[in-house]
Amino acid sequence: MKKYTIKDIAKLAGVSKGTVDRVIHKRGKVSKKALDKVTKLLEEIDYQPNLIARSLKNTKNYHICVIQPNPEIDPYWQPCIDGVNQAINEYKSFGITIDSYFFNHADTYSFLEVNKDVLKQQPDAVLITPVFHKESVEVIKKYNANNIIVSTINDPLELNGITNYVGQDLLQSGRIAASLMEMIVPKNKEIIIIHLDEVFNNSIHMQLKEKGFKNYLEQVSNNNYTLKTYSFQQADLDKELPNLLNKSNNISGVFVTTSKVYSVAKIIKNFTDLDIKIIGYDLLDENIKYLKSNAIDFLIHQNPKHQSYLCITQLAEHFLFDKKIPKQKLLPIDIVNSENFDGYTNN
Amino acid sequence: MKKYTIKDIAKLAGVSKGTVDRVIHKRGKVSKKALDKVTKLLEEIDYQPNLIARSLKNTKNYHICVIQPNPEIDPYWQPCIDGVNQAINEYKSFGITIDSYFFNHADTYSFLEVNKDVLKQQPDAVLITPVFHKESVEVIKKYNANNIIVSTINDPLELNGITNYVGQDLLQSGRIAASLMEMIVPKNKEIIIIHLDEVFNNSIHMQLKEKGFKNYLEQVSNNNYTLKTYSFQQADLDKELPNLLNKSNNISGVFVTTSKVYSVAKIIKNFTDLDIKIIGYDLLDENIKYLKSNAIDFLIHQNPKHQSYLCITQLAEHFLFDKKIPKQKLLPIDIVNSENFDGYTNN
DNA sequence: AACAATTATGTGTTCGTACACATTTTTTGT
DNA sequence: ACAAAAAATGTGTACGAACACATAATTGTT
Repeated sequence: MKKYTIKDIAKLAGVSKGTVDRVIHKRGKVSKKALDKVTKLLEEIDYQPNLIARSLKNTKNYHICVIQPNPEIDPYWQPCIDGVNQAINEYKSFGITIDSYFFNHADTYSFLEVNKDVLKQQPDAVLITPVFHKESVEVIKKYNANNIIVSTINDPLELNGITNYVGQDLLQSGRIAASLMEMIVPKNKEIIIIHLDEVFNNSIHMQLKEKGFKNYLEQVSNNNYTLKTYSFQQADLDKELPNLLNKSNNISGVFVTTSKVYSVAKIIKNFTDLDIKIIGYDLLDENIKYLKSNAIDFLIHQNPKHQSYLCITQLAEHFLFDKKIPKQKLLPIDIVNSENFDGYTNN
Repeated sequence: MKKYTIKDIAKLAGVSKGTVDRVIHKRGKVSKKALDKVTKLLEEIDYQPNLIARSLKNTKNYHICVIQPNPEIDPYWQPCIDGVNQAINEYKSFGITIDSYFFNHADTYSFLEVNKDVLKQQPDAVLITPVFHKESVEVIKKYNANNIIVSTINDPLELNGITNYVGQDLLQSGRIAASLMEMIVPKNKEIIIIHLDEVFNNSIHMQLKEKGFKNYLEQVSNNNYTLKTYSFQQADLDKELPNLLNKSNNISGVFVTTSKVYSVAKIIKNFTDLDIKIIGYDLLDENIKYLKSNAIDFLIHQNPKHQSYLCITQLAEHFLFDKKIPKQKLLPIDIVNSENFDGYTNN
């Protein structure tokens, strides 16, 4: 399969490469005759421009800023950095520079401050994790006004000003947790949902997970379980959870909607006479530890590393090769147990 | 962050770009003085060659041949084509052409014939699915003798002449099946392993899966189950399996080591008085159907699409940007149930 | 010291595309 | 019919790296 170049087409059409160029880029100033001839030829041979040559010509330097919670405060976000770093390595030779900015995921003010800094930089794109719903809407408007591309990961946010979202279907994620719970918890038992350590109202992901979880149990499992929901700050968990367990001896399943599930497992494993199944989120080292010892039964993997990596990839290929960015990319929701976690942590 | 070019470095070092070029490529014929100066400079500014420019210069056309079982005979292999097609689309503008060749996965002769054809083509690389152990070893030697890169997917094969393997850890895959089985099948029941439709001795993947399955139940589950193994051709299944079920009324779990699990589910669902859990492989439409209706409990996803796509990606980036190809890439082993299959089929 | 042989260094072209600029052809107005 | 304006077409150069080739500097030989 021969590769045709602009020069080849020019010769075949009996015109100059300048004319072919004008046709390809619709710059006008071409006679109808020449336009028809070249257009037809382009179609016939299915001309594919050499993207490498094109990219070389456009030797701009693109700048992407990543804004995410500080992984030193919440280790869930560490893989995000790993994904970003992988992308940096991959694209540094292509004229794409990426800077990371961190905020405190429990402090909306720090989020706003960091975004202010980034805005000053006037990058070509920002990749943000909109964990705070209200504040995110606010800053995204500013980026839009400055013609800065806004990519989001991890937390879905319905907003026109967002170019793309890479993450999961969080409602479905809750359903999956419920389907697993149903398999391992006997009927007529009590299952509790625990939201840990985040402000429920401003955090859409916990709401969606809870909704999905209940949704499944209602529709598929015909309400065979007693369901209760609790929101705790981690500091209070040590008192509150034992209280709950002592009060009701019917609790057989716990669904934790965040990566802090290890702190729940830690408490429950001391109640050795109870058989309580635990399902939670994310492959933190601490969680894996309890997964291995079967104190946690399933973890749902949100794949933050792949989220950030993929999102940057989409931006980079857009800048370099003019690929269009899909509005939404939903990653598979991985079910992880003590036997298959390895494949998800080792890359 | 400024991007330095060879020209920049030449100017900074007070030499010509030719000299810088010779230093970078160690072509010799450079005075010690110039060498030291340029080397130091290269280190200082951490020179990264512009891979796009480099790639443009080497405007070779690379040719990859993909050899896989005909998906019209076994639909498991269809996603493989999808992955290849995705890669074709992605790389056709970069001067990489990919051709697909099919053989009958039940006919070693057709495999050898196809490989003979491909060898004549003298491609730069072949991507093969070594489903036949013995014959694969044979053809790989020939490719090696012709300096053709050999990539493998799906079936592991210990051999020096192989450049890389993209696939799964099949022993672990069996263990995962066992761990799930243990969760949903009560103790002291009988579990049977069924190998379907392939010649066991020449097919390493079924052996590994069985070994892993048994391995887990022995080590972790202390042989709480009665285990039996059967090898059937699909044609005989309709007689043999009902026989088995009628004889023993203790069978509560079936592990099918291939994608043909739907044909087992089809038979078992007629035995409405039995509660038999089924675990098998791969997201064939037919399998998904039974998964949705909970006739199949879990499927293990081998992700053939991603296998082929990723493998070609590795080859392409090697040819285009001189990236080194990792000897082995083990994909995560996805656990799929009726709630999360969607994320794996929709991309 | 003169010249060849060797070694070091510099120059120019190519890859395919994009775009600025130069040149030619056609159209318009008088 | 002819100049001027407008439209169409052609030409040349840059992007950054790679490499062939030309030229310059050094070394060795008599």
